Amino acid sequence: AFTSLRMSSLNRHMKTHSDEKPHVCHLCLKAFRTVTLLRNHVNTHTGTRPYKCSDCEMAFVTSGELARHRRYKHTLEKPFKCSMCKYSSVEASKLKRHIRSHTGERPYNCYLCSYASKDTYKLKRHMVTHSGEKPYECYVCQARFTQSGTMKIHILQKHSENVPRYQCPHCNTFIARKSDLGVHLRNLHSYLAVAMKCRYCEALFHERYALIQHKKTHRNEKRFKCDQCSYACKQERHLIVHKRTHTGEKPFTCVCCSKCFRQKQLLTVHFRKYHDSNFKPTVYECPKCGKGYSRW
DNA sequence: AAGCTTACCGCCCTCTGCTGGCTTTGC
DNA sequence: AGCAAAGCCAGCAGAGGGCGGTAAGCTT
Ligand SMILES: [Zn+2]
Ligand SMILES: [Zn+2]
Ligand SMILES: [Zn+2]
Ligand SMILES: [Zn+2]
Ligand SMILES: [Zn+2]
Repeated sequence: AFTSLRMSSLNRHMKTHSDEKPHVCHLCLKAFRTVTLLRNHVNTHTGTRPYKCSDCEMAFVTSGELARHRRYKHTLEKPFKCSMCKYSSVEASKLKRHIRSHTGERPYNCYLCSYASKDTYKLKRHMVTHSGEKPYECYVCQARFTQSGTMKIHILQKHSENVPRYQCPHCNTFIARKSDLGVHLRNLHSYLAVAMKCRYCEALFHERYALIQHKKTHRNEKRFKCDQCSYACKQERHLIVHKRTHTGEKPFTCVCCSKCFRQKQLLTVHFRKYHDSNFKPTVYECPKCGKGYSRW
């Protein structure tokens, strides 16, 4: 009995190695070993799904697909546990993929550049960067995008009302994208090991935001002082021009008459007045009173 | 042989978050 | 006016969930 059981088991096993596939699908000519396999296959053509989920509307061709579905959606049973972290999964292949995020292994190489990915999907997605195609189109403005998620955030930010915005917990400014808030936090609110000094006084800061706020308190002071006379001013450029009165420097020379000027603006005005016959200043006029401004 | 479970390959979707060029804004 | 800074924005990669389907193995 022992040997015959072994033999029948071996026999059965040997059969799996034979490439004999007598059962052929009449719809696509694919061949199968057993009628069960053929029946399952034909059901995929006809859409016959005998295995119905008792907890939702889904139905499947095989019991295995149903069992997997129930684990994903209803029982939440995840038999495959990662030994290095809390992760667990319904399918073995998912755990295998997850392990690569620990090991850093990248088995899938791009044949056009040095990129390599940890799973096939990322490589496939990467390849569109080489083809330049943009498969996703915004249904409102027809702008095109390389990834669906990028289009989604575009539609959210550009074409919807009640756009969510993200408020910085440290300075209360609002930023449209969560990732840009991350940039803001790193740039303005991260701790600096080496303190930064205010350029107008001796105050020190370990955070760029605090430094910037502090600098604003200097704003209405005459921060810039001439070291050769008592002159002081609010703007650095005024000090630079002022210092030329000590050096006698006149760096701006008219290309037409060689007259020299201490300030660039004086030269510009001179040139327009004496050498540019068709000069017309652009003026923005107030529609109510007609008053003109040089800037919008 | 029929009807299961397990293993294995694949396809495709979403959520997430950083990067660097562009554009606006404050000074 | 002109410069620097910072938010805006699309590009693009990391990680994971869920399903489609077949082959192999086991149990009945
Ligand atoms: Zn077929
Ligand atoms: Zn269900
Ligand atoms: Zn893990
Ligand atoms: Zn590549
Ligand atoms: Zn902030």
